[in-house]
Amino acid sequence: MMGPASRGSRSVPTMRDVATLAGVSVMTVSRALHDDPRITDDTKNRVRAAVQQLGYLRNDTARNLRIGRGADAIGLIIGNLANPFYSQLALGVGEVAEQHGLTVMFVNAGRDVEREARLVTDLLSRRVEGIIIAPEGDDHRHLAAGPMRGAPVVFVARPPSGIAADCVLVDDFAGTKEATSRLIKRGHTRIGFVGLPSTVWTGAERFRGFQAAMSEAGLRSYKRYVRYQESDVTAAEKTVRSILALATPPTALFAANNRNMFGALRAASEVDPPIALAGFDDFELAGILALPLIVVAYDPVELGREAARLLLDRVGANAADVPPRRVIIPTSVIEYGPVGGSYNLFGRGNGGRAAAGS
Amino acid sequence: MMGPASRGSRSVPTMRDVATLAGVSVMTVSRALHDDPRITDDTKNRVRAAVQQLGYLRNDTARNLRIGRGADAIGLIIGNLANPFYSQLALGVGEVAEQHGLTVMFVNAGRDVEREARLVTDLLSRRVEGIIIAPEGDDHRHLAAGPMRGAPVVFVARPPSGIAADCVLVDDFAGTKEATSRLIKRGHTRIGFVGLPSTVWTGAERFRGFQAAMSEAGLRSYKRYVRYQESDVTAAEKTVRSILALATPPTALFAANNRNMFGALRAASEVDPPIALAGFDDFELAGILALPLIVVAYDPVELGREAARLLLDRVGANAADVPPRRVIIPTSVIEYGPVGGSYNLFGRGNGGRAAAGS
DNA sequence: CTGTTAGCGCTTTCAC
DNA sequence: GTGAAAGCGCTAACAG
Repeated sequence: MMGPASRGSRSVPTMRDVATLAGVSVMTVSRALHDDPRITDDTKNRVRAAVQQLGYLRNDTARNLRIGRGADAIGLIIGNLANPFYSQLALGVGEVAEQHGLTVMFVNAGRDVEREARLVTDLLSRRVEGIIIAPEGDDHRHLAAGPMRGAPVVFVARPPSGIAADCVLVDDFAGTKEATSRLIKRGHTRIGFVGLPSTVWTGAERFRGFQAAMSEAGLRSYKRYVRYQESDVTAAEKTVRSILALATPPTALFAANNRNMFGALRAASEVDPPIALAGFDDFELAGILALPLIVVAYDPVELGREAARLLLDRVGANAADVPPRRVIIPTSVIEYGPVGGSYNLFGRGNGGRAAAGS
Repeated sequence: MMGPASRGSRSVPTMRDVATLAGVSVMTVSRALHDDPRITDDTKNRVRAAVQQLGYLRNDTARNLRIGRGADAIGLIIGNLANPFYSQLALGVGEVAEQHGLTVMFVNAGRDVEREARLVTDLLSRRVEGIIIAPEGDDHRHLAAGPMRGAPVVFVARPPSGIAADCVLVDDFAGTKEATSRLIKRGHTRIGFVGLPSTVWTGAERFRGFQAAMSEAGLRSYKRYVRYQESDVTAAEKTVRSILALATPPTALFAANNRNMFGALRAASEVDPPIALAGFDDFELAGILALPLIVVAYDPVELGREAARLLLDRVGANAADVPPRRVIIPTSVIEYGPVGGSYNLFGRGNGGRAAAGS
C-alpha cells in the first residue's frame, strides 16, 4: 500500500499513500498541505490526520523537479575547514543561505585544480543555485560561464582571472602594507616575510603590500628573509626556524596568514629575545602573547555573508546582466601586546615578571 | 528548442535537447552517457558531440528521483562552525562522505531545540540519507525513529537520551578526571571549574570527572570555584575574572572546552603569578603559552569520520537491525609548558627572561 | 470544492 | 542497436 520509494529497507510514505488513507485524491492532499483556501476544513483535517498517522513528509526533491527549481542549495568549495578562516567563511555563507531557505552543500577542495573542476560539475549536476569558491591557483577556466552552465559563481578572497564574475576580497595589499609599516615604525629594519605560494592571489597581493612598505622606507635587502610555502602550521614552523637560524636573523617577521602566523609563533617561542611578529588574520589568543604582535584584522564571517548575498542576488533571475561586482572587505591593523620595545609576560596588563630557570 | 527548466533567465539543456540535436531518442542518449555497450560507437560519438555542444549536464535530482534515491547527501547539524571543535568535526564528516560520493548539507543549529527539530525535518524533506547531529540539551524526541522517518541518525559528542541510535563520544569523564588529577599532583588544592551548562551531556560528564578526581584526593571544598555557562569566549573570560577576584582565589582552573579555555587564558593573562590551567580540547598554540597548561587531547576530525562511517553503515540497507553502537574516541592528556612550578616566558625552550616596564 | 490529465528530467521495461 | 511507453513524487492547468 505504500509507495515503493525506500531508504534502506524502510519504505517512505508518499502523497499517494496519504491520499488513499484520507480517501481523497493526491491533488487534494497537495492542496491541503499548501493550505489552499478552497479545501474544506473537514477535508483538511482528514488529510492532516493521515499525514500524521503515516509520518508523511513531502519529498522536496520531487517538488523542486516539478516546479522547475534546483536543489534549493548553494555549493561551497573551500580549501580546508580546519583553517579558521574557511570555517568562519562557511559560517557566514550558511547564515545568509538559511535566511533564504537554502542549504549549503560544502566540499573541501584541497589543492588540486582538477579536483576542483570535478567538484564544480558535481555540484552543478545536483542543481545547486550557484557556487561560492575560494579557488586554488589562478587557472579559472573551470569556473568560466561555459563550464558553469550559466549558474552564478562568486569568488571569495581571490579575484576571478580571465573571466567575469562577482568576487569579495579582503584588502590584502593595504592591510599588509600598513602592518609592515608599523613594524618599521617600531624600528625594525631586518624584516622577514613568511608568504604563501605566489600562485595564490592573496599570497602575491600580500607580498606586494610588504614590498611597498619596505620600499617606501628605503629598505631593500630583505630578500634573504623571504619564503613562500603552502599554508601549514608545521611547515611554517620549520621555515621560520630556518630563517631565525641565519647568521644575521631578522628582528621581525610578517606572516601571510593565520597558518603561517601560528608556525611563526611556535618557532619564535624558542628565541630570546622574542622576535616581533605581524601577520594577516586576527586570532583569539592574539592579545595574550608575550611578544610584540601586529595583526591585520577583518571579519571572515562577513566575507561569507557578503559572498552569499552577491550570489543570491544573481540567482534572482533579474540581476542576470548586472556587470561583475567586486566587494572589498575592510581591514584594520591591531597592535597587540608590548609596544615600543617593552615586553611583558603575557602581553598586557600585568607588569613584567622575571621567569625562573629552564 | 530547449527544455523549459531554467535558472534565472538562462535555460538549462535537457536530455531531450541532446537527443534532438544528435538525431536520436532520449533513451539512446541515456544509454550513451552510461556507456552502454549495445550502443554503436558512431552513435555514442554523435551523442557526445551534442552533449559537448550544448554543455549538457545530467540532472542528478531527476535521476535520483527516478531511481528511488534521495539527494545523495547527509545532513550535518552542529552548534557553531566558528568553534574549531565543530569545524574539525565537519571536516571529518566531509572526508568520509566524499569517499562515498555523497555531499554534506550543513546547517548551524544554534542553541534552540525547536529550531533543531525544524532543521531535521527540513533535511529529511530534502531526502538526505541520514543525519549527524551534536544536539543541544537532552530532549531528543525530535530525533526519535518516528520524527526521523526511519532515516538513520548518529549523535556526536552526546549520547542519545531515551531513544536508540548510534553515537560517537569522547571519553569526557576519564579525560577530565586524569587532567584534574595531574593538577592535583602538581600540588594544587584550590582548583576551579569553568563548566558548560549541565544540560549538555559533555558538560555534566566533564564535571563528573572533575568531581571524581577531587573526591579521590580528598578535596571537597571546591564548590565556590565552580561555574557553568554557555560556551563563549567572552563570557568565559568574565566568569574567570570573577573567580580570580575572590578573596582566596584558586591556584588552578579546569576549563570544560576550548571556548572556556580561551576565556580563561585571557583572564589569566592579567594575574600574577600565572594560574595553572587545564582543560578539554587541545589547541594549536597550547605549547607556547607562559603558564602551566594541561589539555585533554583527542582527534575531532576522527570523531567526524567515525560518525560518518556509522551513518553510512546504516544507509546500506542491510545493517538496519544492528543494535545501536557506541564508539568512544580516546583521549590523551598532554602537559605543556612549565612543570613543577618553574615558568618560562613562552613556555618552553628558552630560559627565563626579565620583562621590562609597563 | 475536488478530481483528472499532463509533465518536470530521467531510467526501467519491453518491443522491434 | 534503438525506440516507445510508463512512472519516480509532485504540482499547474483545466474540468466539473
